[in-house]
Amino acid sequence: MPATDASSASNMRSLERAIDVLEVLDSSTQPLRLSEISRRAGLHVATTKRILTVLESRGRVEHDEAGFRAGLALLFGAHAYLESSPLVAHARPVVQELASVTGYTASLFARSGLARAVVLRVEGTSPMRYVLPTGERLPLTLGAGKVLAAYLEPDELERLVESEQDHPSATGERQTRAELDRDLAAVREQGYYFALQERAIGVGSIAAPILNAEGRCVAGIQIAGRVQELTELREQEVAVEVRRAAAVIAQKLG
Amino acid sequence: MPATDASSASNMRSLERAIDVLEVLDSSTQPLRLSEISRRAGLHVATTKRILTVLESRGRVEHDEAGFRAGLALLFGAHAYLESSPLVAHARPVVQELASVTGYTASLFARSGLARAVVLRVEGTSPMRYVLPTGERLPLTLGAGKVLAAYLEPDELERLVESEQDHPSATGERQTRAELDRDLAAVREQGYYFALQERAIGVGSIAAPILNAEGRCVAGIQIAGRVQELTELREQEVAVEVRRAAAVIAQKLG
DNA sequence: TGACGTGGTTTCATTCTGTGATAAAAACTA
DNA sequence: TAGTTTTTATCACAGAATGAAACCACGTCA
Repeated sequence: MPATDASSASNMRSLERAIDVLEVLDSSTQPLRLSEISRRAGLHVATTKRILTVLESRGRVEHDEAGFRAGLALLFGAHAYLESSPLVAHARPVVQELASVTGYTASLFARSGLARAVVLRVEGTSPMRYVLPTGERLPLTLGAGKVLAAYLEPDELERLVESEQDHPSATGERQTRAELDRDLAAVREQGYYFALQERAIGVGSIAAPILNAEGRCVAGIQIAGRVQELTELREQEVAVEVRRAAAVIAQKLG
Repeated sequence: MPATDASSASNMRSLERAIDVLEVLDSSTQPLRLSEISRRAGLHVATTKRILTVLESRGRVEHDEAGFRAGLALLFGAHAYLESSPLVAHARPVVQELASVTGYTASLFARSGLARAVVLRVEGTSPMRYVLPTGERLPLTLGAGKVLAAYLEPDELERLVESEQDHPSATGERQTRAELDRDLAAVREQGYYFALQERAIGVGSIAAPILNAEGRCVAGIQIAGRVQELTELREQEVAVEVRRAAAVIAQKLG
């Protein structure tokens, strides 16, 4: 993860920078040293330290010999989001239904910046022990992420491909820009995307975008299963269900 | 929730204030209007708005006609915490074990400021549909929270009782300071606490503190079940298991 | 042993950010 | 319509946030 763009001419520099620091910690599962954080965030060490000290005193960062990590207090925010988001409230029964109808693990996900996060997940009948847990930062350029990428503004898409130039798929293949564009176009035409082993090995998924009244993509819904259980044979059949679920949520959102 | 203490003479005022705003949103499941947030956080409206604008542009706050809510990007932090915390890593198998041995729902929780959050939870054999979900902000003065309160510094305890003066228990009873002190002393003497319907109606719990090498309380572990399934008869028996689990985690933490 | 590199902490003068009073513009009420 | 509340916009000033520099604590290597 390269340094976040320090260009932002915000009117609250220190807060922007604190969020830069948080984003660095958010996307690391290992403790990071002060110097490493300042490097990744593109900030002066002194600045980084001041920010970390405040965040730590508020429980949003933890700290030991090994370095700095995300803090316990961050759980509160996630809980509040899941409890208060209308998207989540409307989608929950639909995701549930999709899982039980198809038997696959069903998930709702949404975009945040140039990444996405799984927001809701319901296990299917054959539980997958490959975990795709709530809150993980996932790319937009692989697998189900593409249904979100397909509705980015052109300039956002450009920023995305620049920043993600080196995200090989799970099988090690590297997709060209042309391939990506083709997939995104397919999403817009067919209203769904069928991915095999793009983001995780042995796993396939069928995903559909959720569009609001203005045609903006506000989230995506997907089912996922082991590749051997998710053959092309059922593609059509399952895709219909996924798209139907997406439509129901979209309609509920008004 | 009263206005957070604005006294803090930090060296990063704007960041402190941004966190004040986040805490207001963290502890509300409903959307809040700008003016309401500024009131609760004890900040000027203009200041509050500037902060919210930045947070929203970074996905940490969402916004519609109904007001401001926690944002999707907050999920990333929670995920990072759960993945990177050594406490969580060490405790996970122990919590699992405790749930399967006792048959009750087992949880790990930790303190953040003057509240606590559930960090980990494993359902028992008779799944409880009263949810005590990860990340909810729970009081220290009721139920299992007391095992954390029992090890607060004296001045912290004072601040706690001041701020929580009006937290009646689930059954509507209001505990006196003397009762609280008695319970906290009991925790320190017996090494566990048996709570019946303090925080939630129909529910009881047995909790134990997890103390590190220096005798500081770093977390708590508990089992919870319906009152009719958690009689005094089994208290001793189950308490032994809970304490054992706490000891194992403490030892792993070194 | 001493020179060097790396990572962390502290200090302090300068500057530009963050602040909040004020006011205007919306959004509601009645 | 006028009255009330909430939100947005403006701007001059204070002081908060900044980053250079110096300092400390480690290692490692010659």
